[in-house]
Amino acid sequence: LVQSIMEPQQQQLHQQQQNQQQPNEDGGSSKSSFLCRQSSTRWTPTTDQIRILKDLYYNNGVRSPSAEQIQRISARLRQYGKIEGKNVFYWFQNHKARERQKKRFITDIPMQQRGVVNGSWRSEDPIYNKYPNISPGVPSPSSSSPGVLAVGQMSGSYGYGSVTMEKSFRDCSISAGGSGTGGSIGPHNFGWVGVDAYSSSYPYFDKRKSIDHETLEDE
Amino acid sequence: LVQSIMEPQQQQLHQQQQNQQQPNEDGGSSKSSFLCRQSSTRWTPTTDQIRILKDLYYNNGVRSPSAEQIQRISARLRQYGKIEGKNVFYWFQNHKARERQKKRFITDIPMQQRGVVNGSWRSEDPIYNKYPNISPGVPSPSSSSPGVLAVGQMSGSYGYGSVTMEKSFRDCSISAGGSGTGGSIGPHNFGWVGVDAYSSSYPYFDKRKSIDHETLEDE
DNA sequence: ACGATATGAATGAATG
DNA sequence: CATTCATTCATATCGT
Repeated sequence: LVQSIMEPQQQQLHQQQQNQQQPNEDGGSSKSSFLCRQSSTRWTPTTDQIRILKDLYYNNGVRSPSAEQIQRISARLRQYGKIEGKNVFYWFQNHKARERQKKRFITDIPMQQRGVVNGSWRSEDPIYNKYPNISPGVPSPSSSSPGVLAVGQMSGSYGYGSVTMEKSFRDCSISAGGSGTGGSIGPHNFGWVGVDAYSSSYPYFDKRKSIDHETLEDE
Repeated sequence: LVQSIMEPQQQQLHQQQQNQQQPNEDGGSSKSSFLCRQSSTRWTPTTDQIRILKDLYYNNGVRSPSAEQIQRISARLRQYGKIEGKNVFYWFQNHKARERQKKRFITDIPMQQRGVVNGSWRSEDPIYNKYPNISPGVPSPSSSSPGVLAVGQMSGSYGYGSVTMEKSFRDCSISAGGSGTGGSIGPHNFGWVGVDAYSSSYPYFDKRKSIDHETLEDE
């Protein structure tokens, strides 16, 4: 059996984002004469919804919103598409759980020897990660404050604190200038952590992959 | 095009592969993508890695390794090529899922004519609010016969007979209800209320479930 | 080269 | 909160 627990080799930073189509919420009838794939029974968050959710998660430290907050959030998000309270609930649960899980895979080995970098990922600093997203350029009509946060008035404590910012960067630093000869398995990576982040928030870049595989005409 | 609903196929016995030691990480080469395109390459397991993984899966009964096991496994597999914890995690998840999926079809489909390519549901009926209430039918952990040894420690939580859930119907009902330009929570946005399953861990049941029908119907 | 398939990756949903 | 299942997307690979 596996027994020798070698030092946690550096892992490679992977970044992968999938194309997420916007569910046309035009009310069923559509020109999609063909099959209407996806849009099964499960909620498909829109980009805006994800953006807001992540904003709440990272910028506001919302981890486990309460019932009222869920109501507010879902109500607010409903502007951007169909959504229910349970979706919000599950979203936060999953997001938090996955964040921890990812970390657990690479961290956690209680080894005394740690030749790795610095052990940054070992920090549990409750720093609020105000990600440097200064100009989001939200396509929202900039009416009142349809920005992102504040689904209402967060009265009181709603858990600040554990805003682990394991995922602060979204640029892959795998460039690693060198990489000339041989095949270094990898200099230093945090592996799997710091991947997620807020991706689907930039209407500017069309960072989608090249191949355009048509699934359905989403308006 | 008939999408992939299911592919009841076995892995092609084509193990005559060559050692593909993960050419990625070598920098761009290949095509374009100057900017760090995270879509570089997904983990392609080497034959050795696959061998070990399958050995763990079949000979050791490993189905859902825990975090520590994942770390160990990935550490060991790293000898044969680049690998991360999440790769191991996903591998087991996928392997188990697909195996079950396959089995589900062969044991469930009564080999009847299955009018598949029917398509074209004209279901333009936005029947939102079709959330699944807790289904009483819990899968009994019946010890299926994997047919292989299993000396490892199976979490004794697999098995999952043939539940045969014929709930797979999809319609393009992404339409939103009100979605006014405000925060109307009022109207018909009932959803996910009265989920007793979460009574213990889900502290939210705020809305009213006046709609008697639906949840507890049938006597 | 293209299309089908196999499979890695991601995530919504659900359970304990 | 951890774990697991189902479903789907994306892509590598193989067959023709």
